[in-house]
Amino acid sequence: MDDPNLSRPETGEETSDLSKARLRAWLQILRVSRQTEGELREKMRVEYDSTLPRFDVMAALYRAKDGLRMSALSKSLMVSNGNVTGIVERLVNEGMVMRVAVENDRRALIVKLTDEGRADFARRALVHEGWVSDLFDGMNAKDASDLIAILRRVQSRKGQTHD
Amino acid sequence: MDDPNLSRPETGEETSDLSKARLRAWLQILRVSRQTEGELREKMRVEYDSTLPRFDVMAALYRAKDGLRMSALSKSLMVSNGNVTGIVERLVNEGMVMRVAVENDRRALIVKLTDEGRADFARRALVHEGWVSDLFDGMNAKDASDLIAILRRVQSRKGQTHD
DNA sequence: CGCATTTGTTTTAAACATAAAATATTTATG
DNA sequence: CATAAATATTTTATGTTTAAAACAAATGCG
Repeated sequence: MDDPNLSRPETGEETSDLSKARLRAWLQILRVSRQTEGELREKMRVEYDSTLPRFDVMAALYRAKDGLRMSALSKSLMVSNGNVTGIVERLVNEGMVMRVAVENDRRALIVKLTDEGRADFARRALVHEGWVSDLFDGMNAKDASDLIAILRRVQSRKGQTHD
Repeated sequence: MDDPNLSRPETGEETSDLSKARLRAWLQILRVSRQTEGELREKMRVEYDSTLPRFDVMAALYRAKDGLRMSALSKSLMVSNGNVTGIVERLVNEGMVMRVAVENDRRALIVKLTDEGRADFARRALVHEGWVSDLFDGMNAKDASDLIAILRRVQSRKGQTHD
């Protein structure tokens, strides 16, 4: 079922070529990710006086036409529960998002886009796609699908019960 | 001075297949990046009662044996200047890092690892590489070099003088 | 020299982010 | 039914992050 040496150096001192290659790959992902996020954040700030986290929340709510519970929202964004509270709070103040009580469960809340929020996001999403495409203009169609395939293989490992 | 149609779809409505593929690639990068960072953060917290940003600072200082100026450090990490101030402050309190005055320039500071910080980081870096390798165990050597090559092409576009 | 500009860093204000505790509500169980 | 356990969310404490302002020191220039 499991081999304790599977991807661990024997001595605990040295590390394999493969593990070094994976580390380099990870650092490169991190570099591109930070760089890209930084440029997108700047554009979001300048063009819309808004932020990436708010855009991400709106994107998730745009896909879920009937809205999402707070917990479903934070799970979908892979951020903590408490985090989403503040971001939604700001979006509510901006009139982009509204909170709706859930029938039969007074603990829960459904969060959804307002009509204005939906219209705004639809416009912004197109522009955002253009920004990403511009930032990634060294990437052709094959690169994109190769990269997605590789990252899917990395990702598939996860969400398993560890141990 | 500026052309509003520069790299924008003609109609402002539709977007190309390539731009959609690039967007998907970016979202996948973001997903893997967040997931991996989250798992590494958790391990860093549990195993070392520390954080990724502190690890990153120590990594940069480990490579630069004679230390770095604050500005060089923040540039190398691609984070803002003010950010590094607080992280270094905590590392100084933990005894991992020390600040040294710069000859002939009383504005600047050199930050470097203490002996303890250097020894600590050397140990942690090996463990960290093992964590990354385990998280990326769906990635073989070819995947790693392919991915790095693709991301380098994306990255090469940047750092140009914008405008 | 005197002073404007630039450079290196920190401080500040606001937002984001997590983990853990607190709160409120629902569900399960004796 | 009473209450223990589980669930959904917010609050709190701490830390990270940025942009912009403030500060200090060095440099350039008349």
